[in-house]
Amino acid sequence: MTEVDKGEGKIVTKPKINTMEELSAAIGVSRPTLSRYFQDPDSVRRSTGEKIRAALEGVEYVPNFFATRMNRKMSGLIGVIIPHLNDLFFTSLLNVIEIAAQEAGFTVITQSSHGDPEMEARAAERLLSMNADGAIVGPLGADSNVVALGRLGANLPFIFVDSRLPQSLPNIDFVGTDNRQSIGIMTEYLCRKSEAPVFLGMPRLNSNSEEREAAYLSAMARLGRVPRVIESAIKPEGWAFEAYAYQVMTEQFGRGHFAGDTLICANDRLAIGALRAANRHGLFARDLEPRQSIRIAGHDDHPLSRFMTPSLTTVAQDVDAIGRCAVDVLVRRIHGGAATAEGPEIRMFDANLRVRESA
Amino acid sequence: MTEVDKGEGKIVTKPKINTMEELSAAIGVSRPTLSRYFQDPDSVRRSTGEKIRAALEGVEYVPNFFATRMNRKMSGLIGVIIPHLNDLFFTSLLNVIEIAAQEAGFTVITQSSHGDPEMEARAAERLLSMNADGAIVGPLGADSNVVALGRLGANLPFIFVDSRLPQSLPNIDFVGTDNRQSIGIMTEYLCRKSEAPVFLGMPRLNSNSEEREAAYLSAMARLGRVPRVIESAIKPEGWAFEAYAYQVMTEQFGRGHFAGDTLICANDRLAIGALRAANRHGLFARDLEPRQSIRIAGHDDHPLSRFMTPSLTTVAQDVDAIGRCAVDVLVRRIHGGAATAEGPEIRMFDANLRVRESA
DNA sequence: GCAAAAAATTTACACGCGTAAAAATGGGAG
DNA sequence: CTCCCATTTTTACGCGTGTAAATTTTTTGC
Repeated sequence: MTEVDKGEGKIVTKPKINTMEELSAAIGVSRPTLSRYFQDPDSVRRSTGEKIRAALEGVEYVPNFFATRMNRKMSGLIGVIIPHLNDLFFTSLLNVIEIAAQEAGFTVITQSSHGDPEMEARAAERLLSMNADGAIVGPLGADSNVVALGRLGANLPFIFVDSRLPQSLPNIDFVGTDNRQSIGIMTEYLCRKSEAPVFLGMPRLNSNSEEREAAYLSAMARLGRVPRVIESAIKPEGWAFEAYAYQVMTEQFGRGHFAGDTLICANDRLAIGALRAANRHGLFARDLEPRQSIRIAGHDDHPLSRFMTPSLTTVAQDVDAIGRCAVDVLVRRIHGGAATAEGPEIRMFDANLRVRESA
Repeated sequence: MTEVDKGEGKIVTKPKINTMEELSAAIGVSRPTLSRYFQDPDSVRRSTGEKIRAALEGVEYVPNFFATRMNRKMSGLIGVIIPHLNDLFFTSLLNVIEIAAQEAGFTVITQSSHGDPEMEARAAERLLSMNADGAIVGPLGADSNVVALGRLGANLPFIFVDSRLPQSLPNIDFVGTDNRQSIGIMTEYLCRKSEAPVFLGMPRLNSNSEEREAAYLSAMARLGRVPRVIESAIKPEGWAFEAYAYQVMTEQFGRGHFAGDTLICANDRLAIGALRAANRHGLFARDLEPRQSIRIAGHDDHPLSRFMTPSLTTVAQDVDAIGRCAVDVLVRRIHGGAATAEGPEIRMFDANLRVRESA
């Protein structure tokens, strides 16, 4: 029994019912009928449905999660594995995916890899053991446990989001941003405004890391500019992008580099770190001449990038479209089957330039 | 069968085994023994354990998640409900909780309320239907569905983190920050540096919101200063704290307020928005005299607060201690039972002042 | 090498619900 | 009111594993 004061002073006491069997006895409807009702209220006669609905109002009962999924052809579960929780890009994506999955009638099981390949592997195993109907994976990248992900793919439909593993698992569907386009428009924009932007990449190698650098190089070549990629001996600690970029750029500024230059960062978290370093070196001071100042651009449109000072010029990934499309593609795979004949489905979305103050 | 190229060119092919029954037949150990082995490898004889371990190496098998939890007295699951994913404070906390829970031998099921009371209620119901051994809830606050949370508490041990519902659910354990202490040291620090800090609160009312404002007021009284709480007609949209603070403060600055003043924000996300507004109004300009400049302080030590410009002065919640303690208290409740005789267990941790540039 | 203790096996039932097949019931058309 | 078809009920089995009791096997102490 649960007793709750509903505010009007009334005490609501609903008898607690534990199994469908009990419920069946309590409202005079057979258990199989109840079972069908809970899976689809419209699968029973109108009058029966009303009867059940009414009885349910005065009773406390939730079907057992495990028992319901155990013996069903489809568990109705979608697993989502993201590399890290402390990253607003991934949490934004997760948000969209959860909403979209729910609309599609699925329940999402979220797992964070915590930046650790072993945890990523364990997450994949767990999804298998839960009979998940499918999975959406944002992989760690080069560190990913290919064996575990391969095993995942062998047993259920799954797709990559954000980043993929083109060399080791080339046949997996992918939904993400077209890095050539996104870095392309940014590079073009920056070249229009100044000389030649310099590229600061992500320390950990994943496909985005490689692709964005390659996209930068090819865009620069197309524009007839001389590319330069920052190289540093500084080793990143985990996924602390801001701190990494801050250190690298502080080192660069200390050597007197970058007065009047433009920096394009592989993502906003790097840009935020770079922005901080530049501010500390007075490279955004108002009284600076353009040729002494710096320009910094990011990538992703991180939720806080508009609140930086200066506000961060970036390209916005279409997180909403990516999340919805990921669920869409996965659900189609779940229902349609593995049409691997014509290769993996690669869906890449364009990003939109967000010109703000920093570049 | 899963085939994976392990890089050395070898193809590893493990026979897939679906049930414990099959596994039992395959390695010549009885199923009950296997069952005990999987629950605790040390509960079987050494030699048997080795035999199983060895056999497991050459085989692909994971015990079914549902079947294992269905008929056990304890499911080994801990549910965590957080109000919102797009908040690095909560994701940091979640990180700590997941690690600590895993160390304690539990598996974490994460659910986000997405800022919506209905989803919070559904999350609570789901945890019940999963036979979770306990739950850690970061409630929405005033919007929380008290009935759903009450039902949760009636059926399993659960505790609040970060914020609680003292009026409607006063008997639930709580682990969080001592707002009187945290706001207290910040207020004292600010009063030492300047005149009287003004308070900007959180729009949505939860216990932190109220407590921090009250703590501010009492600290000011103790220090013999005149308190002032900013009031605005602006309505917040969901949990977009930065945007809310930005709007409110832009309005304030537009009226010519705050030159030379000090602002203390109820959390860092508000402070980030306020910082941005202040920067746009040139209130942090280097050439400003102190009496024309502004000081802004936050609360939480948000992961990005050190990267703001100016870097944000704040008080650091001891996220690590809170997360670990939350798991600790919950696990004790799970094992020990509901010792509600002496009332709820309230664990509040001190915060540490982080003096940076902004105040 | 023996008895006692420890561990493994066998056997059986349980968990809560999905699901299929056959039998019974109900409602609506005429 | 009768007949037919749609629903519901009955009945029964299955999912994959936990778990208990009784039995057999192995290990340990001496």
